[in-house]
Amino acid sequence: MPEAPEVEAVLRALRPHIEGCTIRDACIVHPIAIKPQRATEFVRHVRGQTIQSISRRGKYLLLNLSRGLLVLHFKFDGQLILFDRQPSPGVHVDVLLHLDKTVLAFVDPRHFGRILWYPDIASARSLSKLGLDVFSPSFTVPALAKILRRTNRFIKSALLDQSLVAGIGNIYSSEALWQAKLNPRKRAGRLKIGEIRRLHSSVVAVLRRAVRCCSEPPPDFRNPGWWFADLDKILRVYQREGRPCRRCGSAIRRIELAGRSTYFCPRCQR
DNA sequence: CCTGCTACCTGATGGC
DNA sequence: TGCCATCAGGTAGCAG
Repeated sequence: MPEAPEVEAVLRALRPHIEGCTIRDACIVHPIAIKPQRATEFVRHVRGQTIQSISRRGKYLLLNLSRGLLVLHFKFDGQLILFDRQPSPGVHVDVLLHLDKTVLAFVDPRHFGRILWYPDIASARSLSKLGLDVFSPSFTVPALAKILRRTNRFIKSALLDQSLVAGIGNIYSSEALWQAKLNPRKRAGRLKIGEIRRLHSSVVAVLRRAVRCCSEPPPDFRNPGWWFADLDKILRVYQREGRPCRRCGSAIRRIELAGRSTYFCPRCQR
């Protein structure tokens, strides 16, 4: 559940299940998920702690504990599942948090995701490097203009840089640029104010629509096979190489930018 | 400091 | 069917 809208949808749906619960015990099935931390330390730190609140920063999910916090990142495929007692067989569990009446499982067969404990938020280095959150009220046109002015990279690369703006990933960067009619290879620092205005409202609109799509139906943590349904229905360019642009009919192109697939319409994105 | 490249992992998919 | 190459919604760390 990679980008900010997916994490936001998870946060909203998960909150009633776990807020106020106490972590009775933790079980590290695959230590790689807490790397470079150590299982014994991890368990010692989280055992007995109450999950006071759940929050989000960029693509990170935060479980704020009575002492310290857990910082989760799902990378490509990481997932949360709730079980009544023990995980059902066949589910690739990395870490189990035994709560009062349920078991919260961090699941990631590819082992890219992480769940890390920190004594306080300032100790979480990855969080301190994050730029302005896309869902923050401070994410305004002037704020975006100021951020983009400092770099001359391709606008697509700048949007993906979490230290500039936090929460946009590979799908929604392509989507927002298509919506804003901006070529992904435009230089961030050379965008005109009108282009930045278009980009800003496109980012906001695309992400808001994504949150709605990811929340309806909400993630079903009780079903180990849950994933965001019908996401492709809201996508306008992503993974549409060769198919007609939904605005002008030209063939959508796929290029590599910053090592990532980038989709755009060569005719209406200038 | 800034930027681009690669490693990190496993599973799904498609061509031959 | 089997085998191999390619691709995947991300980030840290390192080299230039």
